[in-house]
Amino acid sequence: MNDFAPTPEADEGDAIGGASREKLRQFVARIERLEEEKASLAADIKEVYAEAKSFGFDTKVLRKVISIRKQDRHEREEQEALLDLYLGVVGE
Amino acid sequence: MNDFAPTPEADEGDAIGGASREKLRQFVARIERLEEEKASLAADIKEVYAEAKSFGFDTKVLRKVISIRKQDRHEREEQEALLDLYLGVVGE
Amino acid sequence: MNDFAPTPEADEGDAIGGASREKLRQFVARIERLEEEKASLAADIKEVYAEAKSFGFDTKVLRKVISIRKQDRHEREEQEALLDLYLGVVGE
Amino acid sequence: MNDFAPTPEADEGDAIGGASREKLRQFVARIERLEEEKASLAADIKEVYAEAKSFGFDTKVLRKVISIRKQDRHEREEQEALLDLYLGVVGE
DNA sequence: TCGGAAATCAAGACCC
DNA sequence: GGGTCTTGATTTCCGA
Repeated sequence: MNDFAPTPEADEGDAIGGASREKLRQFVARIERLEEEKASLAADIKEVYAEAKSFGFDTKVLRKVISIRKQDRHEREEQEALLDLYLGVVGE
Repeated sequence: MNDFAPTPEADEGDAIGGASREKLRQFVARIERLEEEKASLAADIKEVYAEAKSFGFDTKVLRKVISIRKQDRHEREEQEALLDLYLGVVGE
Repeated sequence: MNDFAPTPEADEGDAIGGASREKLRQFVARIERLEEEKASLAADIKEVYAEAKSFGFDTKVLRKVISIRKQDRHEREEQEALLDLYLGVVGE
Repeated sequence: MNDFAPTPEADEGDAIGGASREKLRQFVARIERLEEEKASLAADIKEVYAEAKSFGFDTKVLRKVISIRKQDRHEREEQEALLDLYLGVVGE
């Protein structure tokens, strides 16, 4: 079954059951709440860059720094994952 | 001068002054902190979609719903901006 | 191999085969032709705004009106897309 | 007077005269028509890039090529304008 | 897992 | 110079 309504129940005039409807409402609310916070953080980040710029820092370079550090972190995590893998193979 | 260091000060062996260096560190830390929170929220959102999916909801539809509601909000803001424009043009 | 040339062929002194070269030329020509027309239309639009202004209309308001109507159209399309999604999910 | 309505006429219940209203409608229609064509061309261009990609060309490089040629054209026009200026100064 | 499609985001151009 | 529009790049996400 490929319904949008998840629960199989008798139609009461709605294409989607009351329970599902409520559940859907909750999902939408949760997502929108999180999106809002995310947007707020994005705005904060922008502000920090602006402040840094007002201190004379080159935001382009600054962004590059952030990005490289992120990559480094990512690499380090991969290294660790690899190490874990090795250790696992050797036997704990 | 094309330095990354913002403040014009005598070189003391460093290409960037101690104060600026400290300030830079702080900016990087603040940005990374905020980015981290943002990434965390993005992960949360993804989770919610996954949960909704496990409840039988079609995530594609759900995403579309979220997107349309967002546009509605945006449109409402634009309408108000237009009204302000009208008032500004007619008034005074 | 990291060539710009798409087809793997023996080098005959050129880094890119004659056929590909010709094809590339055609793509560039087509794009530039379309870009030209687009620029021309942009100029036309600018003219219309100028004319409207000369008739006493506030171009800022006018632009906002155009923008809102565009959003309306877009939103309507999204609604239809959502409907199609619904139908696709429920139906079949 | 800073009205949006361009023509000073007695209010007939509308904030903007019938003639102006009609004129506005026409401006909106013209602009939207042109915008539509422009959007259509933009879509065409996108298609061409997609087609080029399907032929194995790197669209990023292709875009760069287009952009550089555009700059070249622009420079050449400036050179010519400069030449005209010179010639004008020397006297025809 | 890969590739393409889409959203996000900042940079640049351009006009007022 | 301020604001808007456009473009370009990056990232993200889903489906195959």
